[in-house]
Amino acid sequence: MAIDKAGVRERRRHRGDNRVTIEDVARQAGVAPITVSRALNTPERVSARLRERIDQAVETLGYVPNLIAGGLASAGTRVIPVVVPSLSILTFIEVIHGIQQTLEGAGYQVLLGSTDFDLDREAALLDSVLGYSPSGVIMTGLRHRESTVRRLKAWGRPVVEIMELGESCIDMNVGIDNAGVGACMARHLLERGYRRIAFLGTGMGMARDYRARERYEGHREVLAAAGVESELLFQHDEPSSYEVGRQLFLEALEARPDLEAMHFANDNLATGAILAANRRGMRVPEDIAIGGYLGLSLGEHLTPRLTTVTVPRFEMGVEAAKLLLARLEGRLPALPRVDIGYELTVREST
Amino acid sequence: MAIDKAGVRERRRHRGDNRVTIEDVARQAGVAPITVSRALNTPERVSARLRERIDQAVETLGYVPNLIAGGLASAGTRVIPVVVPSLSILTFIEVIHGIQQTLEGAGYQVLLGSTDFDLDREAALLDSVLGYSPSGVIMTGLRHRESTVRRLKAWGRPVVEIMELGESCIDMNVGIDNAGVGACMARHLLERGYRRIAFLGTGMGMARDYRARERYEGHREVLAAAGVESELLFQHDEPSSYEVGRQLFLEALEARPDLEAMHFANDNLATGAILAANRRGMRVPEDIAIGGYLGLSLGEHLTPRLTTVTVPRFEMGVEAAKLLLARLEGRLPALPRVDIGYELTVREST
DNA sequence: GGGTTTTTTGGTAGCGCTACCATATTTTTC
DNA sequence: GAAAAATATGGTAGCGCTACCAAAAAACCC
Repeated sequence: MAIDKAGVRERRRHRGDNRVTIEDVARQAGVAPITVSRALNTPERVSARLRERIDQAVETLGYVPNLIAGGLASAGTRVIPVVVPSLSILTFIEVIHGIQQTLEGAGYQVLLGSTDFDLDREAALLDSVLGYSPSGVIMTGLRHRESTVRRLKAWGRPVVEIMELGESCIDMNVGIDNAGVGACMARHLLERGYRRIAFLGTGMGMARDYRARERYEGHREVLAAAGVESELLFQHDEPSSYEVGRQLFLEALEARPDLEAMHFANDNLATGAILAANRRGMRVPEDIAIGGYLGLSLGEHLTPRLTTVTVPRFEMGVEAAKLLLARLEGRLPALPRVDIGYELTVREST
Repeated sequence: MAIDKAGVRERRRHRGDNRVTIEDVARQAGVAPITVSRALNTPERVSARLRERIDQAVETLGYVPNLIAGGLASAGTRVIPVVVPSLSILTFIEVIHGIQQTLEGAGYQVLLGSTDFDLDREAALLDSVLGYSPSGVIMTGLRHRESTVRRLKAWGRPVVEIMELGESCIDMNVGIDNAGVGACMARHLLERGYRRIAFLGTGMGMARDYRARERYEGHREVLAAAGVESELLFQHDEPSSYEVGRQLFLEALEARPDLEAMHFANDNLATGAILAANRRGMRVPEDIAIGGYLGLSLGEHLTPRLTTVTVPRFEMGVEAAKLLLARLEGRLPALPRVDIGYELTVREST
């Protein structure tokens, strides 16, 4: 019997990985492995005496739990995949930062995925990350492949959709009202007395950043309601950048020298425009007014300082993570939909 | 016998998670589970006929492999933790982007961790992420707790240390020569004829971004060798930002009105300075020359355009990921140390 | 055609942990 | 102080997959 056991012991472990296991700790502490497991996961269910002895053994042996094994046994790995369209857009980074900080504090790890604005890639990526038995998932946007929605709904674990707001989310939703943002800036420009107002953006085809398009729709409706020319749209396909902002600015100026104001889809573009105006010696807002969206800190340092609609991006991430944690800890959040809001920041560029 | 088996079948699965397993696929295809495993992982070891039948079954059932189970069995989960000091510093984001893009293409997922420049947090975080049996790890910098180094060396899987360069890395190393960067800009400023040159940075205490300090050391040595006042250092403790750049600029101007050039620890600070100079109506470089480090695209759009030392950050990430993949695929990289290089980008601000 | 090599498939036994249930111990109750 | 309830610990059986070895089938060889 003993010999047999020793034989088994010898050929355990397919491979060299000689990590300290829960069994080693159990032996050291003179208890059963399951007791160690409990001491670690639900300490209140173990007597103080044993708990101490076990903690001691953990310390001595330098035991680090194998979360993979734990995950397999209990189906849940304290990993939260965060799926965003792009990692080269600062906005998403700031949101991820908020998520990461909040989750890491609670002992969860963020698994990063980017879809490049492609819903098929999103579906494939989701399949892949669900293979990690994550505890929950954070997705960008409310538009997904039908299969993606179906799979996540059937999955039965917390899902948060971020960035935009809508009535029919998969599970929970934290975001902002994009049309509202667009309308807000448009209204501001009208109030300032501007009438010939263009909207300038990037990637606004349905395939890519449709949230920018929603802002444009909001903008357009306000102008149309005011009886002002509302179809003035300049659009590039590349991702937003200072350079594209500069180009849009120059193109719009060329095409419509009579323009009074430019409403940019985001601060990156608007910044490129202001810097281009600076270089040409044009006066903002006297020659041309410029408004943005995001509230990047850079806006304050430009001359003139940029008028923008500020959204709390980091906080959006924090809020999404908090919702997820609440659900994971069994607390049913009263409001599974959080409007993170926005604020018109009026400065000198309009 | 059959009854016994059925009995077992009935109470399998502790919990409701009724995912399709490899066994379901095997049954559907009329083969053994291990054959399905092979068809998926090493297709060339399975006959074309079976492979097709299995692919068919996978398709039909919508099977998605449980990577956790696979990871437990084979000790390796196609996860690569990337540990960086901060997610609010654009540089790291760009590196992560390069890493993520490269790894995702090869079927690996990035697990994100940030240490807030704290080596103890780094050690704890490492313990935690090693619990996921990752296939490899990417760490920032060459300075770690001794225990961290020991653990990673004993671990035996690929480790890449990024951002800086040194003789004694844990396993592989991709980075740049920080002292060289600092020296490069200092030399440029001297060549331009400037003599009263200050270095301005943030978080340069040993505890935080010691890489900035290395750049300063490089700068200082060049000035000292040229017999020029070399101890001119202005320093803040908060993280770099446009705002801090502005403040450092104004402070330095106040403290030393005779300054001819400012060498900033990075482009964020330098940008804040140029924008501050713009606002005050100061001429750059006539009144004061300004140099940076990084090569952010914003630098091109400022007036004057920013002279800087450009480092290929995205490419650094790509290179780190490639090294890791090479090792994971069994190819021993000839050069486990890659100097990613830098380039002096001379524009009008100096 | 029998033997040898090579290729293809399958059986078994874990990977390290935790859910579930059973047993032992302590505390409470009347 | 015995019975009942509550608490503390342990045993067993997987979670779903793959490493390892064995067996079967196919290809090759003289």
